[in-house]
Amino acid sequence: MENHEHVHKHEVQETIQDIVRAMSAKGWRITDQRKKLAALFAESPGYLSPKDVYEYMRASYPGVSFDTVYRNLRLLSEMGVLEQIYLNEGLKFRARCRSHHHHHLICMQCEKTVPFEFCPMKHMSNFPQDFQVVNHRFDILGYCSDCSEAAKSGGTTDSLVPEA
Amino acid sequence: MENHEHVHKHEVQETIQDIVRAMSAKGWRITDQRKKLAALFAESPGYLSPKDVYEYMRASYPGVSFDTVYRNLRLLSEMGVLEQIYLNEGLKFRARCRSHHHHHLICMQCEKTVPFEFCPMKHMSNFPQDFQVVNHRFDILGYCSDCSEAAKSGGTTDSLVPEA
DNA sequence: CTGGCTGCAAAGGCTTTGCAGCTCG
DNA sequence: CGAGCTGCAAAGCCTTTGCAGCCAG
Repeated sequence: MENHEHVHKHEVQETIQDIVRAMSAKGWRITDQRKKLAALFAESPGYLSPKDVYEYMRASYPGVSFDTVYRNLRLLSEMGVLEQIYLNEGLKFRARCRSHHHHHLICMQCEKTVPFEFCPMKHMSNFPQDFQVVNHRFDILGYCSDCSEAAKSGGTTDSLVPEA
Repeated sequence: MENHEHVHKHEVQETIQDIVRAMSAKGWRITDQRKKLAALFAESPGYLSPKDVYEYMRASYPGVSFDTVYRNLRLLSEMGVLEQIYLNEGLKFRARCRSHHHHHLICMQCEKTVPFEFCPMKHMSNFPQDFQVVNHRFDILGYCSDCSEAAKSGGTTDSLVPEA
């Protein structure tokens, strides 16, 4: 456990450094605020809304403004450091996984993610010849163990996974 | 070809009727505008933005307002007649496929869709036991034959499909 | 008839932009 | 120091809401 935490902290530090390096490489300034932002995304296990980010930043920088948060989210997204997804009626952000290609289970309640290795693209062939594939998205939505109890009372309007 | 078109028109009529019936079953009034809306989604091969819908409706009903378009899109979505997806920086709508479960190739340019049968959920097992799966999304993005020429000049900022 | 639908107008969120001053490098 | 970052304020979408009149059923 102790060792696991140590490893985790090490990875977080790595990720922070990666993000900071990426910004630096683009010639952007490394302000304290941006370091804090890098730390937030390195630590966060799931998706964050602009509001989440704003709240978090405000804890350290009471005068922070929403527009700066948006500006930096945008910049980091355009850099490819963050990835966006539309979830629970809003745009959310998380650090793009840089290790290798994979997909996620996403908790619809707390928006935490769990990676898994299966990629459907490896199992598909026979695309229409005239369709030029560029990208794909595959997410599995549901409730994590922490949230599945609470979820039994109220669900969403989205359709369930059909069996056939 | 002639026969194919005939079949297509027949299907469109079916879909319109389905949508109208669904509205009627919920006790909603079948106004001319809503019939037109049903026809639009029955005919449309891809995703439509609220603006697209507004433009189309305005052709027949010059006085139509954006709020009515939104109201009806919302109602039809809540009914499950339409499905929403976040695409090209905006929320889009299309008639939910009622036939059977499948996924789509989506053209990032014109937002047309092509269905295919492969569903990754049938090939997956070994979910973390404590994650309660509710839903999934799997879309393949790219360019259809009509758009792939134009796309060679300018792409998007999204990542390509990694090979590993 | 009458409850629901519509257009109008206005408000509400979320996000972006212009600007002046401050700060990193 | 100078370009870039920040906060402030304001504007710009996109979407929703309140209201009075109209229309389908």
